[in-house]
Amino acid sequence: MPITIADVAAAAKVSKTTVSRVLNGKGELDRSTADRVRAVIEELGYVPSARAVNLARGRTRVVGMLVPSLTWPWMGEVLQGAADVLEAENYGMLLFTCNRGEESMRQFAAQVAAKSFDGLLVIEPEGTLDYIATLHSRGLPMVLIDDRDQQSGQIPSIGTTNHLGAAAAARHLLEIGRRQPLVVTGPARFGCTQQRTAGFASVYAEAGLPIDDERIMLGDFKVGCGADSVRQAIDSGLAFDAVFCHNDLSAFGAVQAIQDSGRRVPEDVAVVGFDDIPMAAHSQPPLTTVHQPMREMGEAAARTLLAHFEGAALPNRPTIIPATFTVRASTVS
Amino acid sequence: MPITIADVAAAAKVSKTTVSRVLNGKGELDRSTADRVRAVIEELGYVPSARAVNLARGRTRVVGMLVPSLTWPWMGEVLQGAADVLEAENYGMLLFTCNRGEESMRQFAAQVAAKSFDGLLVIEPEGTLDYIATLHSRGLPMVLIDDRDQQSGQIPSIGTTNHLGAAAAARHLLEIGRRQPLVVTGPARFGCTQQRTAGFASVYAEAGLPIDDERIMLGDFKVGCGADSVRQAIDSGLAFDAVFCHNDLSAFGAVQAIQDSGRRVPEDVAVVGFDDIPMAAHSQPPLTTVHQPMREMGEAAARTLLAHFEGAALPNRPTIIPATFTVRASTVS
DNA sequence: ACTCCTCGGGAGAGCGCTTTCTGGGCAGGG
DNA sequence: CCCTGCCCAGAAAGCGCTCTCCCGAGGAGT
Repeated sequence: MPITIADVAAAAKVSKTTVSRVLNGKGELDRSTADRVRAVIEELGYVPSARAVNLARGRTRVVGMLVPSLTWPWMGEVLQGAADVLEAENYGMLLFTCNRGEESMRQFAAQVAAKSFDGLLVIEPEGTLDYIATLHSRGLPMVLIDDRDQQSGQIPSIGTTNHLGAAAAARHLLEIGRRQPLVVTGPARFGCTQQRTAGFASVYAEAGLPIDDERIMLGDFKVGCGADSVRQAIDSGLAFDAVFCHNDLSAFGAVQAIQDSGRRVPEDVAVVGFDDIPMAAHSQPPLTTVHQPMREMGEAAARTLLAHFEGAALPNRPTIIPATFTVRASTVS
Repeated sequence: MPITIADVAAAAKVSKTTVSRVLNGKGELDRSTADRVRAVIEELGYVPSARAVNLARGRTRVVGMLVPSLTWPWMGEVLQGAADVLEAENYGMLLFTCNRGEESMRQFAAQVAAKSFDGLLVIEPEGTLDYIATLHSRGLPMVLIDDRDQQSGQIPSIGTTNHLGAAAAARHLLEIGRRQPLVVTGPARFGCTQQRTAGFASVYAEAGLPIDDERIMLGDFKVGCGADSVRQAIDSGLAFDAVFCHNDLSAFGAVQAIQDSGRRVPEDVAVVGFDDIPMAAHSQPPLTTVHQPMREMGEAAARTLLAHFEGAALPNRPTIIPATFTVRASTVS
């Protein structure tokens, strides 16, 4: 049988109360008593049962993390960022994915209701914003890691600069003399798609080179759409000397289709991605891309939530961590 | 205030015992009583507190997952595999990484001692095997996801076929007429490195083409080592028509260095990787590689652990899920 | 000498469940 | 008619902590 606080109390000839006080550093304790208790704890190798502490305190020192998928290229970075902060503060991370759709969300909801965790970090699975908002309004502390630049209303969130990031990409392409860019977007319903499209287009427009609608191809963030868009442009005889993709995966697809067509990257066509997933630096050629600070966003989200547990108010304006621009060989040789 | 079992009991005019029985389907209950209680539960939206249930039952319905890092390319797959199984069985996953070295492990140890979870899935962080073995011998149910083909003694584990996988790669290269392969290994201390080297070498040896030691270059599983090894071979005038890398990342590096030297992949040099990380299918050229079933390993590990909770014995022989071989354009055009 | 504090520490009531033990009806058997 | 058993269901004792009271002793103040 595992030893309990009562065993320690008995061995140290004090009450459970005193042991608890030593454990939590509360109340006035005689130096020698405290030392004696500590010695016994050490000797017995006593560790308070998390289960009992959770019940008694009404908190779990665990935060939930809800993500749509664990296999997205940048997900590991976000998780690592959040995990680092949580672990450093001695919090646990309970992971939930939504791989099984409705059923997943139902089970997640049950965990929420059962108060399995004190707060939530969430990368919103598509279509669950209403539900998430409901949880928030019911008082579940949460921070949204907003990868899609959605309007999340009053939910505290961490975002990045999609508009500025895309603008930086446009400026870079203009600087290297590319005047006929193609744009491969993400899904139209995402805020980030709109922001990136707008940011990119505005710079070209300001330069007196507005981008035709036919140069903006609707994508889906997958590899295939990048390749398809490029092929389609070629087939329709559209001339282009650059491709700006709304994420790195589609940029990889674009590079592939460009090279398949006998064109060179970057000499004939420069390619810029978005995200800066770990592979971007190692693709062939290495990909120039807008770096989204996923890890920092994970860290910031975790820190914000923990600060709230300490009494800080949750910010009602999104926290924005700027995206940066990374130049690699897919645009300059 | 959240509603408790007592509220339900009062509203249904029964005892807490009866409510508990309805909740857990234990004991003989009168149909009408049970229905009445269920109706009240529904009406009040009552969900038992996980914290209280955990304490009372002495179990948490949570399994810990310890991993060295969340940013490794194949980690997402393992996690997703494990998460899918756990969630389907209504278990939670508490995630631990070891990003902060000693300190991380200390905190992890505290969680173990505090019995924060019922069992553990672990991808062994290097150098912690002894500690993990200690936990196992102390009775913590666990399953090791053995990515390095280590000898884990009596710890139940899930592994794959490193020797056979590498042999398949060798056979493929022989079939396409490559007689002068280079091998870029993983760290020498890993079991998988030894297995992969042996499996690959044995096939070439059987074919009457034993591989010189100078053709086997020590790598470290990073992109750089693949490039370095290739450059080194070129500099030293070593002729080669194929490169077998012990993981995909180093294969990417190798491809890069080969192309930089003006050689073509696969025409001049065929490249084979190991792992089949998600990017392998999308690299330029797509990478022929040994597919490690990481997701299936994650699933199997979770299933094995859960089966043990249901009373099944943990297997004392490693469960092996075979690696498969995937041919792509880096070896055949 | 008496009251008032302060300080150290104990008793015990929760926290919200599960589970064992107990017991009241009621039908069937002797 | 009484005893056995079987169904149901309640009382209450945990599970292992935290935390609010409360108390006794010793020192300061008057």
